[in-house]
Amino acid sequence: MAADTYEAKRAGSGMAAKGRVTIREVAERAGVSVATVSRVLSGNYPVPPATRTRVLRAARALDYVANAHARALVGGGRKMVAVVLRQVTSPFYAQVAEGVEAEAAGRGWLCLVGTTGGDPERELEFVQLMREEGARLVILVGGVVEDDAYRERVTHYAQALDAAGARLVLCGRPAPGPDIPALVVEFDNEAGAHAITGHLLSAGHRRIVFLGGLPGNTALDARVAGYRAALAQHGLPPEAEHVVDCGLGRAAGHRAMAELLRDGAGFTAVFAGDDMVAAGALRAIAEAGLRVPDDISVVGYNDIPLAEDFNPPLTTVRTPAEELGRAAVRIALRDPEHAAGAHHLLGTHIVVRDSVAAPRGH
Amino acid sequence: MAADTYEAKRAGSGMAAKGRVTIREVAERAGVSVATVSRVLSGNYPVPPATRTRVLRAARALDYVANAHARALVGGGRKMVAVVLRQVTSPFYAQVAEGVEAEAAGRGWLCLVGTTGGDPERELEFVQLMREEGARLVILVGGVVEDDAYRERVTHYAQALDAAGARLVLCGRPAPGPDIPALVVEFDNEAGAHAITGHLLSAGHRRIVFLGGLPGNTALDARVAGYRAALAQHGLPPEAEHVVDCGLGRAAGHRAMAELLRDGAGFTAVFAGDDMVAAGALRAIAEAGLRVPDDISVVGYNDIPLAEDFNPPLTTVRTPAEELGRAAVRIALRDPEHAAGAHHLLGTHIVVRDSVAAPRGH
DNA sequence: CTGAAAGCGCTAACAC
DNA sequence: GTGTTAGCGCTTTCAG
Repeated sequence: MAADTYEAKRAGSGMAAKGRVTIREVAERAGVSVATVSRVLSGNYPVPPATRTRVLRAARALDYVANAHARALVGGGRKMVAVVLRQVTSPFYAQVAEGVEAEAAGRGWLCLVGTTGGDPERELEFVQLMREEGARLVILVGGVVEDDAYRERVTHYAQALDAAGARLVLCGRPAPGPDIPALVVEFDNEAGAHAITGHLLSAGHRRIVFLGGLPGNTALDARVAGYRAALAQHGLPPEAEHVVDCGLGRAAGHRAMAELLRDGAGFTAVFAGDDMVAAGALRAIAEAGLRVPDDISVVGYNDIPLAEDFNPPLTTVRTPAEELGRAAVRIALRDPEHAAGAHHLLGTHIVVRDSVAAPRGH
Repeated sequence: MAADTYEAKRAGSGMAAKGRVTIREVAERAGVSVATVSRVLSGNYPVPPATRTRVLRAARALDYVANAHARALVGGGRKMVAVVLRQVTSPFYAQVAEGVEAEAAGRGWLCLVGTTGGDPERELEFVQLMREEGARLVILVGGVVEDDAYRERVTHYAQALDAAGARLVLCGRPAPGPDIPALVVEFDNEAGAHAITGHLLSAGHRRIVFLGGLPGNTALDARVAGYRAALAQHGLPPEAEHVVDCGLGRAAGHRAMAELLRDGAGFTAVFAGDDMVAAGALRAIAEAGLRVPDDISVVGYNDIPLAEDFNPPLTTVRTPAEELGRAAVRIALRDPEHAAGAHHLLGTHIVVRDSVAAPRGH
């Protein structure tokens, strides 16, 4: 027994290394060399059943698990994908994460979820961390304000990851420039917004406010663009446009809607930037003693799982979030060489429920 | 240059190892030894400003990031905590994960989220994985059916993790036995259920059905026990109890409620096992043309973020999920030695909204 | 068929 | 101050 070695290690690194079983101990117990143990456990080399059994028995008896770090060091590291989101408690992001996780797990990859709270600094730290850990695939999710800082930062991620043989996927955010080794997968926000605005227009609404703009944010800007395009296409004058830049989140939606109601702006419908904003708006409308859709129609965006349980059930745009996550890893892994620089657009569709009616006196 | 080495490596392991910068290259560029580079980067050893700067400059120029695996191997691995949940798309679990993540990130720990879909097999695989990766803290979240298989499995986790100097935290699930090196942190489900049942009782309800039992599941059993205790305490006969074992989830709640309504059981209130079940029940009640709380009162459990947006806003039991996650890591890390075997109970409280009224003709 | 030995990239004694 | 060196636990030639 190399007891002294273990004692020394134990003393040296605190309790962290206390008795983790190594391949050497398994080898000793099985009466073979470490090379043989490695071979049977890796299973990629023919080993006679007899020795094989002895080794397996020893490993089981000692409850041995290989040290992933040592393995990674020598080359055969575990394949790992990292998803970076603003927060997991947002239903939309959670679904994306679930999609990534499911697709990754299905391929035997490990999935790491990191959250940034929307802070670019934390995003950078996390990506750096993933480089250290040797993630083979990094997926950045969610719209961003696209400025020079963003472009520079992401260009750096892309090149660094690429140099290390890893891939970068941008979900719902733009490539920082041409010829950047990053894959982008996103929804056609403009088309979705155009469609749902059209739905409101068809119901007879002419005074529609867009609640939840976030100037500079690519996802919201696209939604606003779709809203504007639909209005214009219906022949409405530019004055008909009314976008409230209150940003996202239930609280923001609630506050902005309450203000709007207080000011008595003359509108008959609201297009919320996403379903959480819609939740806040719905609440504010109820608190003002008004009713949806009788007094005001409301539509959202994303079709989060509980949108059906709002009061009333929300008409919204379905963005298959889980599929977005799955697609991100599937595409990135399918054809790595070709994937770099590619741009995939996922379709969306309207889900009609009970939050839209014809405007009063129509 | 050791170009041949890199060529060989590149050829050997595909593109994965393509050109990752090592500490040696930084050392060469800075004209110092690897030890010096290590020293300045670790920052735990005095190094003259002049060399320090040279090294830092070289590292930056090469965009060097240390290999976390090599670091972990030699002892100073990154501290990592793993949370294992059924799914991230459940608002409750997502909040717990967020709490763990926040508390971990705040201490400079890396947080890994794994999902099992409720499959013990996948849970085991994931824990094994975490052992391989050297996680120092593993947090298992969510109620389980507590059978021999469970006890054996978790006892194994606890002992294996403990032997490797890691800790196991059980959130909302019981310790598999006495003297097991695991910390348990959970809500007082029985008290919460007792309280909310009492709320219904106080409103005048006498025929209350518990929707969402899951026999054997520790969390639900405790809730059922609280419900029964409250009923008994109010002097109601055992026949007043009515628990429907439909399990959790919106779909289950919807289906079970629809059936109940169809069978015309005489009840005036329903206590849903959790808020998702309540969502389904609310929907079924609405589809049956009945109204909450006028015709039937409904209460839930957990107070998920959108419970306020249900129709009507749901009266429920608030279980501070994020705090549960934070507490799990805080307690586990605060006093590691003492934490093993400890049992922490977190309090809950009722949140009154609009889904409860006095029963008809009361 | 199996063992010995050479590292993977890094840190931490231990020299000088 | 800084370089040299010995491993960490594992996989993988290369011999036998």
